[in-house]
Amino acid sequence: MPLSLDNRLADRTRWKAERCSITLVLEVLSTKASFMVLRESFYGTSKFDDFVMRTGASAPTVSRSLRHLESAGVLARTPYRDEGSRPRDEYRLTAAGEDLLPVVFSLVQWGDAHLQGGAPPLAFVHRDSGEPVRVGVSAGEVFNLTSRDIEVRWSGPRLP
Amino acid sequence: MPLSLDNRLADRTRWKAERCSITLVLEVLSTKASFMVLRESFYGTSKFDDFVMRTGASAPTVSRSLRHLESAGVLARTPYRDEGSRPRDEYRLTAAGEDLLPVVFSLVQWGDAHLQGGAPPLAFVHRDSGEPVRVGVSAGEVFNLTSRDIEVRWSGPRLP
DNA sequence: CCGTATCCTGATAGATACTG
DNA sequence: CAGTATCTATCAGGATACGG
Repeated sequence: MPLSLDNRLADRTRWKAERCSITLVLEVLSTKASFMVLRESFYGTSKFDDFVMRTGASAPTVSRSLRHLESAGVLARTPYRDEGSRPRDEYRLTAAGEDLLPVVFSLVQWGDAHLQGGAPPLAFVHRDSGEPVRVGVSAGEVFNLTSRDIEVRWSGPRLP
Repeated sequence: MPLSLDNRLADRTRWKAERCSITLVLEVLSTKASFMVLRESFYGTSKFDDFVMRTGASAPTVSRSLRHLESAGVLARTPYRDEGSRPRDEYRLTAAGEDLLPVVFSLVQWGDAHLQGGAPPLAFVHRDSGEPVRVGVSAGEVFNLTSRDIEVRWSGPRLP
């Protein structure tokens, strides 16, 4: 069932190609690698090699994605230093990046529902109540959870 | 702020590359054209040439995307016939496709908030109450809307 | 270990031309 | 008008090699 869209809009050809937010967002996020890196950022990954290992992408691809997301203001690169090691960079979500949680979560949710055979490997629950957490559409002020309120649990049969 | 992820998971390298839903979903949706076509489906577009005009993509690209989304179970192709014309095909969201509303909407919402200069061109409101509609994350049984409950309004200064 | 430059291959989009 | 096949250009991704 489609959204109820003003007929005048539907008739105006190509307006969306230039103005629609999706077009703009896809300039930032359309590559698979960028989505993977973003997903890992939400899972807490912040170091270069961890991104490489956990996304399964090559190092150059990760490097490009990190720079691209950084220049888009989704990730921020900050120097850090472990005891006794030389300084490194770490990559953390910015506030704007945090706001992408519904995007990542809704992708996961849809895949869990329609692509995974059987139980999804990860479960997202509210940290305080333990209730399952969902992403969805609603009117009014009902959405107050951020990624820090959410805990991810392994719900599969075993770790691979 | 990252999600709270079980350490055992974070240590298991590459498990997500094969199992994570995002990887699977991106096989279906990762191309820009697929996102565009999907977006138009939610806006009510169902005819081939309308997809071409409104996405701004070329006909072969639209053709490929339609077939790809169809084979993924997101769109269904059904024959129809206008009065006095030969039969055609139309492309409609399946139930699984409908479930992608949070994905599309959250992308639009993020772009509106972070990429559009000033007011976003489209406003999504609850059809009954007129309240603005948002996509977000919450726990428990929150009132969830489907695309048929939502009305899209042009809120820009003028139609292009 | 951290990260990038280079080069090469494969995926993706557009132009063109064609069929019903 | 409603699509699709073919061909080509472009872009994302991996292999390799290299510097910090």
